[in-house]
Order: sequence, then structure tokens, then C-alpha cells
Amino acid sequence: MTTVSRTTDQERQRDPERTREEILDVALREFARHGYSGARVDEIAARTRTTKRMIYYYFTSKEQLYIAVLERAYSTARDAERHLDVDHLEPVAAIRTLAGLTFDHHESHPDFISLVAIENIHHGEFIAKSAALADLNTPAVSVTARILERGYATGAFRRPAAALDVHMLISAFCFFRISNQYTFGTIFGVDLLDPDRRAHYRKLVGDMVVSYLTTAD
Amino acid sequence: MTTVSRTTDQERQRDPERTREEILDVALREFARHGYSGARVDEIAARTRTTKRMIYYYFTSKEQLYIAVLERAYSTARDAERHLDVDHLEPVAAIRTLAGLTFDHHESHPDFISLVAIENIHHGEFIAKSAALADLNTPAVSVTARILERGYATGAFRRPAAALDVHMLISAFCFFRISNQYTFGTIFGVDLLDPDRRAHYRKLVGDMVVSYLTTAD
Amino acid sequence: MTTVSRTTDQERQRDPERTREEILDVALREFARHGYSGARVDEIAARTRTTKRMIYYYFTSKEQLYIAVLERAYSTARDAERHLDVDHLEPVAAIRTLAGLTFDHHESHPDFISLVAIENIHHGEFIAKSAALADLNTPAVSVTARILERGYATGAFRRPAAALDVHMLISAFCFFRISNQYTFGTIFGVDLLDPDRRAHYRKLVGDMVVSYLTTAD
Amino acid sequence: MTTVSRTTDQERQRDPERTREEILDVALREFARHGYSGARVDEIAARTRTTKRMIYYYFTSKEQLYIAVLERAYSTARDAERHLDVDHLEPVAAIRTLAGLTFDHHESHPDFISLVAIENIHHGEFIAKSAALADLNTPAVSVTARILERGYATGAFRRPAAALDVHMLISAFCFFRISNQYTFGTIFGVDLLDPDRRAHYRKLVGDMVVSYLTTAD
DNA sequence: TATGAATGAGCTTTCATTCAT
DNA sequence: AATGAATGAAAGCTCATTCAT
Repeated sequence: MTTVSRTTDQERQRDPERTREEILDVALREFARHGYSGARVDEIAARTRTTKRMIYYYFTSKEQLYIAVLERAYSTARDAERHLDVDHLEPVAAIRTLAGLTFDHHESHPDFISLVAIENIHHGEFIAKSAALADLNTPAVSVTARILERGYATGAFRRPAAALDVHMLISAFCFFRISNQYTFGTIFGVDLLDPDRRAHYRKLVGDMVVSYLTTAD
Repeated sequence: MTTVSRTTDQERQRDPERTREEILDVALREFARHGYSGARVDEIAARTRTTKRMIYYYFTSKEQLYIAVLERAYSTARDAERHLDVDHLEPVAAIRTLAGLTFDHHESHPDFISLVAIENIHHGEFIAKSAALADLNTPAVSVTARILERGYATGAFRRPAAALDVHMLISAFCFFRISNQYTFGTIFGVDLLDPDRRAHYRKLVGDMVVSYLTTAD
Repeated sequence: MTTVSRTTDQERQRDPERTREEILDVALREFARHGYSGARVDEIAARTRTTKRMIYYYFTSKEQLYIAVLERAYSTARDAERHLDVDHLEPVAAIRTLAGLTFDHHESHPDFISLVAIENIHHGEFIAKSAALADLNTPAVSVTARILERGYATGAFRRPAAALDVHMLISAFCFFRISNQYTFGTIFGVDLLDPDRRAHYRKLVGDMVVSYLTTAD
Repeated sequence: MTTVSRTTDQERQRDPERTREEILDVALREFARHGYSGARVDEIAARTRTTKRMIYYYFTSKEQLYIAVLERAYSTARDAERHLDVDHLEPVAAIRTLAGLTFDHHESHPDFISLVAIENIHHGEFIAKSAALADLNTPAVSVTARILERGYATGAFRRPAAALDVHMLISAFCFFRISNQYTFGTIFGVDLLDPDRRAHYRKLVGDMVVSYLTTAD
């Protein structure tokens, strides 16, 4: 992928961890693009410097590979959320910032969005099989909870709300903008990913959550 | 098979329209459950009173069948929106009612939601191939536009907003609640479809859009 | 196989029953020669005028094919036993004739012998899965029973014996001569199938069972 | 693994002979249970304290391993026969005792029986490749020969018979009872290994051979 | 309009074996 | 003497599709 890579095939072949990662990268792409059934192990192998046989050597089956992809994707997302730091901002700015960062994160990870959509098509059967993903939770909800607490204390927020609901309000919008961009674009003739309107949508989600919280019930 | 059926196999066989519909019903279910690639023509046939050969006879290919399913699903959704009538309500009540009806519609059509998610995973390539679905638009947006107009006129709404953005705000939440119920449920241990919390979420989407529109920028 | 076959490929292709039979013939050969795991579906297909795909079309899986082979082989054996007619012979001649015919039948069906051996290696797991083969029994035992009855009545037989034990005595020898011919031949340097010694072994099994029955306990 | 084991893994690793034996033990089991092709090198390795790589290190290939298993099994059987001592018994008792011991030996070594059956399915191709197994003969035949000699001398036996034929008569029955227990059990609904009928079958083979030899031709 | 039989192409997975130290 | 990592070749099986009437 990168032309500056200084790793030869020989070296990489002896670096299992690197090989695993490469396979996961490519597999994420494939699953995201074609769905679970539509993804081809052959195709994943072809886009890797390894062989199909190696994929089975490392991951045992297509299903296990998919689960590994899912686990890593969720783990990456959670890691990103761990670095959220909005405690120094006043509540309204904090929640707006959180919404903005969530917005950014979704835009930067369209394959993850697809993967989550795929997993839901399959009624979450694979996520349920993964011990690593059981009740994973998400730092973002705690961050939200802390912001809410401060907001109610200062009187900045007037509508009582559960952190998970606020999280959902933000996520739904950010997720939908990416996940449904193609049908929405075709039906309404609008490009939700248009860079020129990016700021507009980013502001929209912030306005939405702020107005929701600041309005009395 | 059932003796109470008023339509015998013989009769149905001579009713092409009915056969088509039956195939589409089953196909919708199958595509929604397993994705485009995951759906099996054999399985669809097995769940129908017709044969696999008939599916090809009527729809030519799996892809055409999928597109037909998509077209009918969107067409059904649009028909439902045509019956929206909130012009007699004052703006705030109208937009809240619209949000509520949208909420209801999504809950009643989970297979349609899945289908849309699937179509997006495939980057809308099939919807793009369908003449019938090009720039289909949707009555709901016009309804929204009329509500907004009235709201700004009466001063009920203070935040200037595009009808399509408001539509998106509502849709994103309603869609997400259904589409992401499995992953959200697993990750956060919450059942978004819990009947006991249905009213809560229905109110949430109404509050959200109302507070957004009634708050000044 | 036969050069006199007047059936063209075209005709046979439209004769499912014939195709099934041809597959079963070849499959019997393959399983008998290589064992269950060693048999190759590809190889069976290659020796047939059909394709591998057709084998799966007719038999669903390698296991089902194997079971079908097993069922037909046992069914054939049972049919042969149905034609046993020794009721007109006096008991001693009758039991000797039965032994001789059993001897002949084993010699004529070495693939069936192998198949039974294979099935036992697998602890009879496939025969157990076949409804058609459950408690199949075998006409030969009834024939034996009738001979014994007459023999005790006339006083020709003096040793009380169960028909199934006598059947086993005969079968064991006839089966072993075929099933163990290779190891026996290698270890003892003797060819159990040598045509020149055929009569000797045929007499041996008759003498064995007659002397057993005519000797008092 | 077990602390009570007097041989630690370390020690065993330095005891090549012991490792070889362990592999052979497990391999015998696996080949006997699944046939030559059905046995898995991976599975054999897994049931051993060594690795798959070691199996290849010691035995070069699956085929060589199988042959080694075969050689050891035959060698063990021959050793057992070497301890047969019936010279002190009068001929009739001696042959009956020999039949009984043969019966016991077969019952105690079902895996060996399976192995021989497997080898015959493969037309003895592996036994033929083994120098160690060429014309191995078997002490049991010499023992039989000596008994027969004494029997004819004393007049106890009246039917002239070759020692190898008598050996075959005994072996066939004892072998069949073990080798065909599953199919025989399923077809006739009888358990040939039922402990309650063990004495019955043990007597049967003795009666059979004694009556055969004591009856005049 | 309707259909039972057939199938090419390609899918996931397995297995004995070897590489490289 | 010993070994963890890797793998080519092929196996069993599936799937959308078409043949032939």
C-alpha cells in the first residue's frame, strides 16, 4: 500500500503479527464492501501478500476471520474514544465537541460503519459469538455521562436525559450520514459526504444535541 | 396445503400477479435476513409455492429479483407517506406527529430497513440501475417542508432549517433504532425494541426535532 | 464397460435411474478399493459418464452416496439369498449346498465384502444411519433354520445349534477367505483364491459345518 | 502433565525409543478407527505428547508410519503365539485350547483386527512393501502342525487336514466375530461381544474344529 | 405460460508435507 | 536431535443459471 515500505516480503513473512494485521486490513475492506457472504477468501488472499492457505492457518475459517475483523474494529473504535478529553470544556461546548469528534470518527471509518451494518443484517450473531465483544461498552458513554452531570449541576442543561440516549442521538445521526449515504444520495439527489457541506452537517449534530439538552421538557 | 385457503394452487398458478407478489414477499424476507449474496434463490423458491425455475421465468436473474424487491419496497414506503396528513395540526404538533409516524413506520418495516442497509453496503449499485428508483424523492420531505413553512410563518420555529435536513434528523434516529438494534443491544445491553420503552423513544425523537426547530441558532 | 451397449450418452442422460445405477456401480468399486475416506468423489465422477456435480445432485453428499451404495449392496445380497432353494434336499446335503452357495456368493462379490469390512472399521455408523438397513435380517438364516429343523427331526443332526450360529460359522469362513486373502497370502505365501484350490476350500466349509452338526455335543 | 508420572516430559523427550512407541500406540488407534486415509496425522500428533513434526522426523511419511504400525502389530502377535504351549495336552484338548487362546487373543486386540482388515482393503499393498513382514509366517501354524501330527498318531483325529487350513478355520471364526461385530450386530440384532455369550462362542470354535478333525472324511 | 433435470464455475476448507533454523 | 511456521495441491460442496420440452 505504502510505497515507502521498507519491509521486504521475506521479512514480513517472518513477522506473523504483521501478516495477521495485513490480512485483517484487507479482510475489513472486503467484508465491508461485499457483506459477509459476498466477501471472498480468495479475493482477500489476492490482495494480501500471503496466500489463502495462510488465512486459514491464522484464522481457521471465514467466520473466525470475520469475527477477528469485527473485534479489531470495535477495539480500535473504543481506543479512539479513550482519548476523548472534553472535561476541561464547559458542558455545552463539551457536548458539542463530543458530537463533533463522533462525527469525525464516523467519517474516518466508513468500513467500520459498513461492518456494523452487516453485523446487524445478521442479527448480531457473530458479535454474540465473540467473548471479546460481550458487553464491551464504550468510553463515549461515560464521557457523555460526566458532561451531563456537569451540565445539570451548572444549570446549562435543563432536560433530564440518560447518557445512553444522548449517545444514541449523536451516533444515529453520524452513523446514518455514512451508512445511508448511497440510498439517500440517490433518492434525494444529495451527497451527504460533500466536503462543502461537511461543516454544515457537523454543526447540525451539535445543534441538535445542544438544543435537545438545553430545552426544558 | 391448507383447506381453508380460498385460493387453490391451481388458481394461484393461473394468477401471475399473485405469484409475482408471493415471490417478492419471500424474497424481501430472504434478502433482508441474509444480505444480497447470502440470500439463496433455492431457499426463496422453497418458501414459495412456485419453483426456482419460475423465479427465473418472472425475474430473469437474482439481481433483477433483488431490484424488483427494492423497487416494490420503496414504492410501498412512498405510498405510506402519501397518506401523511398533518396539515390540520399546528406546526409543533405537526412535526412531532410526523416524527411519531415515521417512528411507527420504521418499526413496522424492519425488512425494508435491512434492505436499505444492504443496498448501502453495496454502495447503492442496484438502486442506481433501477430507472424506477432514480430521484424517487419522497412525499415526507414535502410534508416536512410545508410544516416548516407554517412554523416559520407563525414564529413557532426559530431555527432556519432545510426540510431535507429535518427529514434526515428524524429518519436517522428512527432508522438507527431498528437497523442497529442488535449491535447496540449487545454492546450496551439494552433492547431498543423493548415495548416498555417504545413510548420513551417515540417521545425522544419528537422532543429532539421540536427542540431543534424551536431553538434559535 | 460393455462394448455392446447400445445406449448413447444422450439417451442415458435422460434416464435418471440408469445414471443413478451407473454412479452406484462405480462408487461401490471406489469405496471398496479405497475405503470411505480414501474414495474420491472426483474419481468416481471421472469413471462415470456424468460429472461430479451430478453425483451431488443425485446423492447430496459423499456420505449419502456411500450409504446408498451400502443399501444397494445389502439389498442385492438379500435378493440373492431369496432364491436359495434347498428344501428338496435331505438335511446334510441341504446344509452342504447352502454352505457351497454362500461360498460362491462371497467369491462373486468381493467389493461387497470390502464394503462390509469398511463399514465395520467405522463401527457401523453409516449402516446405523440408514433406515433401509435397520434390522434387515437375511433370508439365509431362515433357510438355515428350516434345514436344522428337518435335520433334528430326521436325526441327521445331533448337535443342537442356533441357526444364527450356523450361519455365522459358514459366513465367517467364506467372508474371511475373501476379506483376508491379501494378508493371509503374504504372511503364509498361499493364494486363497487360487482356482486350483477353489474346490478344496468349498468342500472344507461344507465338511466343517456338516461335521459340526452331525457330531454330538 | 501429571505429577505422579515418573517420566517427565523432559525425560521422555530424551528417550527416542519411548517417543517412537508412544507415537506407534496412538497411530495404531487412529488407523484402526479411521482407516488409512481417514486417519489424520494432525490428530495422531495431538494425541501424542510430541508434535506432528516429530512424527515426520521419526517416520518420514504417513505411509511409513502406517507400515511401522503394521510391523509392530504383527510382531506383537507373533510374540504372543511364541508363548503358546499345548504340547503337554492330549491332541483334542490341545487343539481346543489353541482355539480358545486364539479366540482370547482376537478379543484382546481389536485394533490389530481392524488394522488387518484395513490392510486387506488396500489389497495388502503396504504389507508387501515391508521387508520385515514378507513371509513372516506364524508360530501358531507350527503349533497346529505338531498337534495334528500327534492327533493322527494317536488316532484322535481321523480327518486328514493341512495345518494351515485348520489355522484358517479357527482364525476365520475368531477374526470375523471381532471384525464384523458392528454389521452383524445391526443386521441380526445380536451383540457378538456380549460378555454373557462369550463362553458360548469360545466353546463354539473349539467344538467346530474338534468335530471337524475327529470326523472321518 | 410453465417446468423438471441438469450443470459450469467457483467456493470454503483440508491434508500431508516441507522450510528454515 | 529437534521444531514452529508455512504451504501446494486437492478435496468436498454450493450456487446461480440454463437446457429442453
